[in-house]
Amino acid sequence: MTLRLAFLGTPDFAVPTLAALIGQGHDIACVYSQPPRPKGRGLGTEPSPVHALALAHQIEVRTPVSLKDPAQQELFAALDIDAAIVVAYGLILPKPILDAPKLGCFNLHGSLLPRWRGAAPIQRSIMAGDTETGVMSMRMEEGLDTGPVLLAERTPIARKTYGELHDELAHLGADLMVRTLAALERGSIAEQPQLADGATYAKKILKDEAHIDWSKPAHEIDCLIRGLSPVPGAWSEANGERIKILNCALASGTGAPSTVLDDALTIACGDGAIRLTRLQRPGKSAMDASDVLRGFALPRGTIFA
RNA sequence: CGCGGGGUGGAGCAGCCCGGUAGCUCGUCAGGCUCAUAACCUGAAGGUCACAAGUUCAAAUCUUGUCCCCGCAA
Repeated sequence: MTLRLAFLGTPDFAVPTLAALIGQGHDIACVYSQPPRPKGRGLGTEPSPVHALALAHQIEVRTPVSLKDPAQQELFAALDIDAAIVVAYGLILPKPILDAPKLGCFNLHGSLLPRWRGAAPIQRSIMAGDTETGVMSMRMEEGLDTGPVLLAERTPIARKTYGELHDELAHLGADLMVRTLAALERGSIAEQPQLADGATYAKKILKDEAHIDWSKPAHEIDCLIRGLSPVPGAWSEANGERIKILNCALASGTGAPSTVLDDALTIACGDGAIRLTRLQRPGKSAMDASDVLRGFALPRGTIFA
């Protein structure tokens, strides 16, 4: 038994789910993705990761700038689909779109709702120091990530970075969505309204949030670094260079905040200290601290800014 | 044609401006020392200096082109 579906998604996070749905033999009538945008150094535009995967499977791809246009909504309704699967698509779905599929529209979200509704749930959960997160499938409503939850899968955050957690959740989510659709087909699934309490919103990451403030406690800086690694990357300046800090470890030691305390890149914070373990200089690729130190002096006493 | 940095033994770098014996910190291998060790000592292997063309008596170094990696900006 297969369903006739539309898949709406854009970045890498959505790719495993689309791949899994294709692998399940569902009939993907059409893929919606954000239009290709100028990207990278030179100039050129590139199709989104989801767009590229769809092309590779000869699935029709549509990249409207908005779905508010009635003409677009008619095109969508004309697909005559059972359900629409939405994973990190990036556009608001107006009510006519939500109402078009027979079973409805279903979203995969990378947090334990109602915590971290919105744009950057994975980064925010790490930056906030949460101990656990997960993925949830939910029925979409007009509100932002407010719909009733179908299935959930949890995972500890521990010391994972954004990149690691992103990949893990993308795969957990793909599996979760496969199971969600299977249950929907059988009609054997309960929808749980989200709890009224505990809702928070995951705002987009702002540029200056990535600049490390060494007067903050080591724990907070640690969460910031991991939550922003590998992109956009928390950063600080030393020796006149802007250095991205991609991973670290909590360390002991005291001193003036932002000062290097030893020969292994332990840096004093407002409270406690962290040791930088992976970093990237401008124009260089990311490397472990020991490799950086072999060719770039950051001795005891160096001040980060 | 948005701006910029880079490609040098396995890793990270210096050398390039001012062409002339391939250098540094590590790693690897062998031996030594030590109660012992990621320590220390001695020795060794390992490089068409991204690729191509040009200039030159001579190119890692100067000129031009190509490929690849990355930072910023969007």
